[in-house]
Amino acid sequence: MSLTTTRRPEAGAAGAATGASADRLLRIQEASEEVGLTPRSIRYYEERGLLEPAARSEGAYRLYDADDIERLRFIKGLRDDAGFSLNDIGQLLEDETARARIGARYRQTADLGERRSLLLDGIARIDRQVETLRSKIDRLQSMVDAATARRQHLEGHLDELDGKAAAAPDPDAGRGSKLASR
Amino acid sequence: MSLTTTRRPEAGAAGAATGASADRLLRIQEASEEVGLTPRSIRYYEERGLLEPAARSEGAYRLYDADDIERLRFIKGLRDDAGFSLNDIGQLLEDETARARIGARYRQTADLGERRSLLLDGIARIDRQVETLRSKIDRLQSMVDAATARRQHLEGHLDELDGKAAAAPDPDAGRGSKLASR
DNA sequence: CCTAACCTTTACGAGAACGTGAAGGTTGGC
DNA sequence: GCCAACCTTCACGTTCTCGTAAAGGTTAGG
Repeated sequence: MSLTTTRRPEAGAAGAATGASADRLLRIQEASEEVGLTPRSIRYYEERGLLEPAARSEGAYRLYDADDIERLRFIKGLRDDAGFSLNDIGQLLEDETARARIGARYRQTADLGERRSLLLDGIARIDRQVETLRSKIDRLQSMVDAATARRQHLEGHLDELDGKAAAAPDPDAGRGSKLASR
Repeated sequence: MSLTTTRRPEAGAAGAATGASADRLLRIQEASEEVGLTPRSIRYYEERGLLEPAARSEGAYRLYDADDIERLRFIKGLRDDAGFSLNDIGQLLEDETARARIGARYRQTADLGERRSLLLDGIARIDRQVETLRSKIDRLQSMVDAATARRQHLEGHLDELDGKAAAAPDPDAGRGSKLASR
């Protein structure tokens, strides 16, 4: 959906940037529609150093490639789903950026020793990201646990009541108590 | 911790300015230190309609009771740990408020039928809260999963390398791979 | 009764995260 | 070559979430 302007991107495009025949480069408006952000937000993220477009057109238009789009989705996810501040996101992205650089470097070297340390570095960065995310999850989980405890408390009273009030066939029975914990 | 404030049925004490010897009422500064918020934030939350002090002194000082403290902790948790906006929190608190009202009503009625429906209502509200929290957890978890997948990918390459490079005693061995999933 | 510590309301300030023009250049179909 | 649509860089406006005085009341201890 949202195939708005089926703008046929340049074919031969003698642009300075890569041959770029693989993934189309998107202008800011298209990119914004792709990921669900406003152009202004994307520019703002750039201002904040969260990302830079893969290229610029001759007229200085920002051009985004697939990696950029992924990165924007990552940012949006962190912002919307996790509620991280752009500063937090910046931290997580530093690792993400480094990871990308490492990936590129990795594919360029044949030195096994270097490859090995690059891998270790990459893993360490991912671990840091995971740790950040997990600490947030843990805190959320503890809130769920607290709520669940209150729920159990209430259920206790309920059982008590049902016990006293004889065994009436509960019309509301089967109330999904999809508790889970971790 | 976090005993659900086993609220005492409030003996007699019908007057406005009670003798207040049961649970001490805290002034804003004391309350703020208790929960780790600034007085300003607490007043702001009041402005936003997130809570109201249980009472006011003759000189109009805000006086907070145990329930208020619990509510403030709840707000702080939502804000800091979950990253919810005060608007989101307001939504969650509507359920929390109703829960408190229900609790009070519960202790006042002897009608088993009413008690029962009050309990069911309370449980339903808690379930909504849990659902909200859990959906956030799930989204965060999926991000962790994605990161973990990348990590495994890198570890695969690493094993590959270590396989090729013979078995050199890894000085960095024992790199905790505390993965967990859910 | 006096005073220090605390409180009240009111109001202006600030940073984060954008929204919204203004003024002008670029792209691309016709 | 022309025009609409899109883009650029300022630059100021806005909302949210408080911080920080300012100008006074209130409380509790001595």
